[in-house]
Amino acid sequence: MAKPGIPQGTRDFGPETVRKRNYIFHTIRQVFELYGFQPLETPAMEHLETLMGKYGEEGDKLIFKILNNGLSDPKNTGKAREAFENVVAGKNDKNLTERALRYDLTIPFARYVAMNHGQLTYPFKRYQIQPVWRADRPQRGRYREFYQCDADVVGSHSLLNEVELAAIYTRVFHCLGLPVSIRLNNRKILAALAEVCGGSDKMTDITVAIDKLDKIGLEKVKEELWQRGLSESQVGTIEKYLAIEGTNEEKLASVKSLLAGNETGGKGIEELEYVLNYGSPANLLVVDLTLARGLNYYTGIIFEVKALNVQMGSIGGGGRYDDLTGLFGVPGVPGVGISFGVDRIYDVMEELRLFPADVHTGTKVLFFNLGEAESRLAFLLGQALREKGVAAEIYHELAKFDKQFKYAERKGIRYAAIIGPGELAGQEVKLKDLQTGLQTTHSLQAFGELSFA
RNA sequence: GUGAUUGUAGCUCAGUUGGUUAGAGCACCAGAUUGUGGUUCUGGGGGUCGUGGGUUCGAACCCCAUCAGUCACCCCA
Repeated sequence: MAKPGIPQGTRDFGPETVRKRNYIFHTIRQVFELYGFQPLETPAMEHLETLMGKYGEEGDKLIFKILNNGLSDPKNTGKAREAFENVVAGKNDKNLTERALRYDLTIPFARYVAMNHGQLTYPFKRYQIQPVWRADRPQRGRYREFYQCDADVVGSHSLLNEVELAAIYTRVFHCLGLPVSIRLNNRKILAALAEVCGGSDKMTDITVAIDKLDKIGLEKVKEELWQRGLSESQVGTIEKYLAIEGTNEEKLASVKSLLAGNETGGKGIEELEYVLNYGSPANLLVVDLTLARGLNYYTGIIFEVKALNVQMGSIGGGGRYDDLTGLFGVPGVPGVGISFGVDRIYDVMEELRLFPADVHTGTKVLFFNLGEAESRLAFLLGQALREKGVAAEIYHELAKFDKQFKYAERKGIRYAAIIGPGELAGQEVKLKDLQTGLQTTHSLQAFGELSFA
């Protein structure tokens, strides 16, 4: 028999891990609901053509494709062989693969909006908490199956949405006790920089390069820009742009003068100023002019969240996209959204030991099993506790005391209820608090009145 | 997709001029203790040394291939 295993980049989650993950999910879901977002779920798989071409060249390569069924059917084999040639040549072919696992939640959402745009009430605010899959090579903080928690608003140009989404980030990370910086920038400013540097077609090259500033340093960024065919004066302008620092206000003032007269850039700066000055907790919002973000559908303000005091990629990101549903034949529906990377948030919280101790609590009371008649009484008392919503267990078989104690201890059960022959005869229950070591004796009635809060 | 690194008991790891029967800690099981856990003591079970070849009288150790994990790049949550 083959050794049991699971695919690269996937994980099993044990009981304790699931409890901690649920704690994060509940926190996020609660805040989404507080801001009026409604839940949505979409299928794990989509038509391949729904996903292709939406994430850039690199993104497309990371989409998990699903092999069609029925390829061995004689009437399909000819087409399948032809299709295979296409696939090894780097193309897609419907005769071999026409479905794929979802790569993110935003594109499936756009597809959903395009399919249902007649019935939706706008602005439509939805949240979605589901796994996504990417065929990346796994490493720290990177998995092939991971959860995203997205909140998006479509059908509204208002910057109030950006303000609220920033507030959601702030609130969620405050609730989790996780210190973060929420960085924001505007694609319009990056577009303006590209224009000023003589080529809006170079925007992707420029943003990809400057996004790496804090990782590889100024010299390497300049080198990369050179290699991508920018002139010396163009690189010079970008160098000035990258040199901008100070408070949010100072940064925006400097950009304003650098991009003076550029209409797109002015608009982008105005939008950032609007959001920053809306009375949101500006101490967490940091303007980061080097922030670019890879997904190429963003057109306005973009967000990225980094955890402080820990080495980890971004734990959240998002931004405004002006015409996502246009890709699916429904033009003119603007949107803006954010995403939480639960798996990375989990890793960071684990590393910083931020999970509260009480996320583990499952069973509250363990009834010892000390005989047939004794366990029957224990079962009755246990049922009464369950009626009250107190999680209770009866040890599954007659066993030695220390075995039953050890079971309770390992499962983190706080109370042991002991009913042996003596207690049965006296119609009482001994209750031991395993945390304090204190043991008390109760009549059956008194036991029934305990709250175990 | 590119590059590096690791693979020995359930877990964490020792194990060199290649040499008997491959070790430790933790965990597990049993007993000391037939109704009071966490400590301690004693004993016990458990390993095709990732897999497949090769070199050698002899391989956990050297060589080749392969698989798997980890990390970095790319990209990203």
